[in-house]
Amino acid sequence: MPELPEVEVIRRELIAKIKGQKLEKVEILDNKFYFPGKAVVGSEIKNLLRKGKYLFLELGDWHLLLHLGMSGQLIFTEERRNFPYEKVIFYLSNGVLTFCDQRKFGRVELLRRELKDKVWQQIGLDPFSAQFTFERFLQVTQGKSQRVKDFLLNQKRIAGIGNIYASEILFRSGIHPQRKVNTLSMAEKEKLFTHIKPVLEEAIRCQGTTIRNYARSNGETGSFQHFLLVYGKAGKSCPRCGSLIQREKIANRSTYFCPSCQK
DNA sequence: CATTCATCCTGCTGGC
DNA sequence: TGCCAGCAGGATGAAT
Repeated sequence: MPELPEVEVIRRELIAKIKGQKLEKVEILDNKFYFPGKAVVGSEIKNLLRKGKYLFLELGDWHLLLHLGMSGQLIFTEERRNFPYEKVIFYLSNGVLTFCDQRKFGRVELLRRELKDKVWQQIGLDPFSAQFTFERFLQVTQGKSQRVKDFLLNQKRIAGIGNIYASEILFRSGIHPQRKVNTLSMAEKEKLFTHIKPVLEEAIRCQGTTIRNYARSNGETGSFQHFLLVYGKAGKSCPRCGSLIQREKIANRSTYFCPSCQK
């Protein structure tokens, strides 16, 4: 569910609340999310970092990896409150951080610094990092025979794009999702590259896209769903040319595109 | 190696 | 109204 923009909104909101706070207690309500919480009780929260869709809560030598999967939420409240599908409760000196996850595809793992560095390195290029240049983009696309939609969803190459923003980025780039990466012209690659960051930035300005489960750290929704051009719009007319938007399963995920604007 | 596909889980919606 | 197939913002590991 949450893609880069949603995770980044949560990170920005949370960092203001929890940086410098002490982790006083951890309560694990579902063993699927078990981690040795005692090891980090008493630690100070040094930072909250993001790469792609992954969050890393820095606690001295330990890092807590947080991934929201399809339905994960991180809600900060001043007092302990009950939410549906809560899995892990973090009690901080100034409040409570509740991790909820209806579908249980999320992850909470405690990693030693070295392991965190290794995991971090295995995550692909983050579009908001300084390394995300056209040159590096060309390198990761080099020789790839997979469909461009699959390429965008693969977190080992570029990290953070999920099913909604993949469709939105490809529409804005005028590229058909079935196109193989190695058939894209230089001009098309440039177009694709130049649309990735602006779409994600626009979504962040809207505090993310709420279709179903996504909630900000205060429980409120995002608003980018009102500005989607193709995602979820099968049968509606293309905002650019008026043709009907099509839905097709690509890589087992619903993909939306305009058959006449995207070649 | 690269690529495709089922699978993990729970709940909701739409068609019959 | 009831049932059931299909769908949902992700990622992985097995099979090919």
